Amino acid sequence: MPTTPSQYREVAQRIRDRILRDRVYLPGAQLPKEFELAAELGVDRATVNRALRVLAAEGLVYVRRGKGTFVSTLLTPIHRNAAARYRPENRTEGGGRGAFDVEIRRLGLEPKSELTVSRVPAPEVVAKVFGVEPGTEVVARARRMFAGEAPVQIATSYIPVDIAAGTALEEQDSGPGGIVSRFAELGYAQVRMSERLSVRPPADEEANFLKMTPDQRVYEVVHVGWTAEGRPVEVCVHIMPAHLWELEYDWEVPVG
Amino acid sequence: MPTTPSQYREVAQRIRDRILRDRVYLPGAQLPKEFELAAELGVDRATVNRALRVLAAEGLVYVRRGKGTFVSTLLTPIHRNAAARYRPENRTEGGGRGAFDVEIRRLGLEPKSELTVSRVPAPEVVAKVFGVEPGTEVVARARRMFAGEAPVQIATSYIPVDIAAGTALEEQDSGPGGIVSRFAELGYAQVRMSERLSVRPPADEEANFLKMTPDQRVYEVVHVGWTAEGRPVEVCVHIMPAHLWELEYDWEVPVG
DNA sequence: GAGTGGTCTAGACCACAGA
DNA sequence: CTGTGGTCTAGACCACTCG
Repeated sequence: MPTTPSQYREVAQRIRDRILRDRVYLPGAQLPKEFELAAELGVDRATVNRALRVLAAEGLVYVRRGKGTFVSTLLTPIHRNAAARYRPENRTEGGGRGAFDVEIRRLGLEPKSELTVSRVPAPEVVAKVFGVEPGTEVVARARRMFAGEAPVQIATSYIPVDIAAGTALEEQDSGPGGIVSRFAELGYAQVRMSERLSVRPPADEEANFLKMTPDQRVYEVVHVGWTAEGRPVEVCVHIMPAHLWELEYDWEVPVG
Repeated sequence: MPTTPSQYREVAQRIRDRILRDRVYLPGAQLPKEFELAAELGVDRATVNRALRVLAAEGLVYVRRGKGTFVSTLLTPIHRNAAARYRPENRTEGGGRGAFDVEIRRLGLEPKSELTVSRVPAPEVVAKVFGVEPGTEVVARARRMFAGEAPVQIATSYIPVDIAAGTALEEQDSGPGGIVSRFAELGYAQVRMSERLSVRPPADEEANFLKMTPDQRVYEVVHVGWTAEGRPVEVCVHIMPAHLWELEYDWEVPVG
């Protein structure tokens, strides 16, 4: 509740206006250096620096150390519809048209992702869902995802070894329909899903890969897929820069 | 990607540890003044101030101008299950046991809320959902919600005038089962719901009521209720401090 | 008025990018 | 080696709370 004046916010607002309203600085363009902005706006460089930190935290600009400050090119959020992305027609993952691909192409960008499959000790959250001791070995499918050249998400699926061992779930190429289809073929059809989401500052490693500042925030989405018997068979943890994504959920209301 | 040392982050981490791990500063307790922390940790007061800003942004501490800095008391997030909260058994709102009440009492806190009913020009988002001109008159039910003394949410429902005029939807007390039950009685049973959520810095007015700093973030959840005919009959915009809430969504997966 | 935090300036030094 | 941002310090002044 800053009743205090606050020049740095005024400076931030003026620069924000130049970007969004007056289009003085276009997406991708480099801003004047801090020293110049300071001189032009009649404040100290420290004040401009703080203002730019605010705009960077919002995702409006990004800073490349030693190079300069630039207007972000991804000004429209990426839309993710949780229920829709798991419907069969959106899951033709093997053919290169998975839900993520659709989400990114909708913005006219080129999706890209890198997958690493391995066995790891179950993280705490995952162990809790599976009902095993933390540290129990599970299969991990870690995906690092990009829109164009920009990293936009880390998604790591965890699967109990007794389900995945020796199956397509441990392969690099999960085949047509994505891994949800493989689960079904193995007798673990997922009939119910849940997602629990929170927002927090990025961990160092996350900030590093996602090119985020400590002032920005990530969504942490813990997705769980359940079989008809009520067994959780897949936990997927999604980490997404909060300023880049808009999330949607749809559901039917039970009669009553 | 701060490969730069950064004393202020180290200071923040040391204070964070004292709160979470070593329990030197307990929930509700006042921290030493910035000047003292600075002397003790061997840094300038500006550095301590910046470190505390980081912790305040996370919601771990809060600052009362002129008084001091205190450890937050709400260290466990409030859990909100979107689908569950609209199920009939959780909607006995009139009796003082609505979904929000349950969410807060689960943490051992006392829920409280203030309602203001009025007619207002439709905000842009709302107008778009209803398919009317922005500025068209709609009924607004604005709720400001508290957990104990702490403000935790602003929720404003918008309803087309042709539906709400002269009905219980314009009354202060919406009666048993909450307004969703009233919609059903009026022939507008909501059979499908959607929520679109994003994260952003609080607007000044929001920060003011929710007692937030500009470095914190809010969820903006746009909830829409649809009838079987596909008409959107209610838009509810929820504003929640992101560090206070954890959101959950459950859904069934169509067979295939 | 005393106590506490919020912000601003001025100057200095460091880290990283690129020629 | 130069240019750009990131951070730290020291000192000053302002705003809000409470006695």
